Amino acid sequence: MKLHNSYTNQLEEFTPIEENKVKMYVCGPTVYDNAHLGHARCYITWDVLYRYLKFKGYDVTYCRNVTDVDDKILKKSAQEGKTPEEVSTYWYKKFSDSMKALNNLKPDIEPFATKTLGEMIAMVKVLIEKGFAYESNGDVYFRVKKFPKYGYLSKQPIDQLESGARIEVGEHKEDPLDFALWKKDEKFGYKSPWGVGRPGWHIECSAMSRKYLGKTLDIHAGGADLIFPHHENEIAQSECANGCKFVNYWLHNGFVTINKEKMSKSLGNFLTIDDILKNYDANTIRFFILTNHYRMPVEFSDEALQAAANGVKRITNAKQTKIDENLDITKFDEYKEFINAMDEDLNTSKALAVLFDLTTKANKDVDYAYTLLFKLATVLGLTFEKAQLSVTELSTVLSNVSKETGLEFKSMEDLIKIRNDARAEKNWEVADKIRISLDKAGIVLKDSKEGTAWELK
RNA sequence: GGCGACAUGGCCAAGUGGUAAGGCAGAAGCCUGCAAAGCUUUUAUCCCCCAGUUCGAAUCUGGGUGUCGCCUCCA
Repeated sequence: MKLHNSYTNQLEEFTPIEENKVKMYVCGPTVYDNAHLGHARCYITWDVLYRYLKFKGYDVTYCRNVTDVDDKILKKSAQEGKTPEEVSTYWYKKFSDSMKALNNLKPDIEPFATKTLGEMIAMVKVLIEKGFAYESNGDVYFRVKKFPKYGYLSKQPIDQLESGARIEVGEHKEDPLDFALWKKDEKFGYKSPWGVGRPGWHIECSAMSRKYLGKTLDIHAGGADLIFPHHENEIAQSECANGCKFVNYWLHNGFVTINKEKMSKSLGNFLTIDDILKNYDANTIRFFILTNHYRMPVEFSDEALQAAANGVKRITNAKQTKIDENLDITKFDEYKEFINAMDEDLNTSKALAVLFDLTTKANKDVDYAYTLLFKLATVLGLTFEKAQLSVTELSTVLSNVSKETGLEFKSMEDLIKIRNDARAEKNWEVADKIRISLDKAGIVLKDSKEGTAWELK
């Protein structure tokens, strides 16, 4: 398969270091607030990559960190009068719930920064020993000028970066370009050879990825906004500390925009995942994200989400047959088209077109179509489970319908029988009264030769 | 200012040299007591503009115009 490597800015054939094994690392969240649609896009995209690599038979180890030591967490804890741990624990739980609600698979490893401090300190020590870093007043900084390849990932000439760099008040850097590996913090810090302090954000990922995946990763992915400085700094730290290549394939996803602007915390123009899930289901959000190529911007709008909801409904409404587990799906042309599409740097838009093709075939009773559709849709994390009403919701609906129609019945089955008896007698008035009343409650009846089925709209 | 992208029908979107996938929305027909779902048909002489290369370009080259992103925490 081919993947677009941000490092070389080229489409490259993917070859893992160890045959059949893939080590992938994705920059995870800083847990201090709700995740929004932008995060959803990022983690859905890499979830699909994870699913697809596994589908292709790779033994994948997916590591996604949790940043639980950070200025923003401290700020929040001060605001709310809670400990940093209470803040990060709470928001990590919220994040996990959101990921689950979006039908993202759990990564194999989710390391916490605070549990990897020893490795971070060890890495900083090595960087100092090798002359790539220096201690200064309780802080430790990385000497950017000692790493000639600095700026390669972000395609930034070093002199340009230099003109934008600044030294904050209280920092004692040799060079404005140098970045912090360790920051003095006597209040919330941890013990280190340089005094009490906290790790810099960048060293966290370098240390966690090395601990769990090794010195060289097959894939490192994240949002395009992390290219500079985060990923640039990770490369510098890891390659200087480890003395070898850090990442073979750098993958970056594009942004979600709203009113043509990047959706982000700082601009305040974001919709949380929870908000969107109130109006649209996980399938819809995934479909919406997956209609665009992962590197392109995707513009949020209710109109677009509604179009996605309608589109995904067509797929999930496909005529279902029993899944044939013994079917060799690889022999079908549609399977090959799907693989070809996904092999082209995850062309999910084309892959979805294959799903629509299979949907039409399933509706036309092509025998293999639904099994193939089901399996391929699962690779994209789409599900065919119909929404269900709880027992109490159902009884509320039934009693409302009873009041509205003046009919007596014990269950939905009873009600349907009353309507079908009415239909048999050509009593359209009663039959329509029932159907219209149920429709108001969001329930649609489907009459067919096999009988009458009901489901949520 | 530096760097990187993108511009295809009403909307979303695929398409890297051979004559415009797919979805949504719209229209017509079939099916249905009426619906819902489904099925069939239908919607770009044309791909931001100009020039060039070529037998041939949405696709390559050059020049414009417009939009966005990164260069500071950010997925």
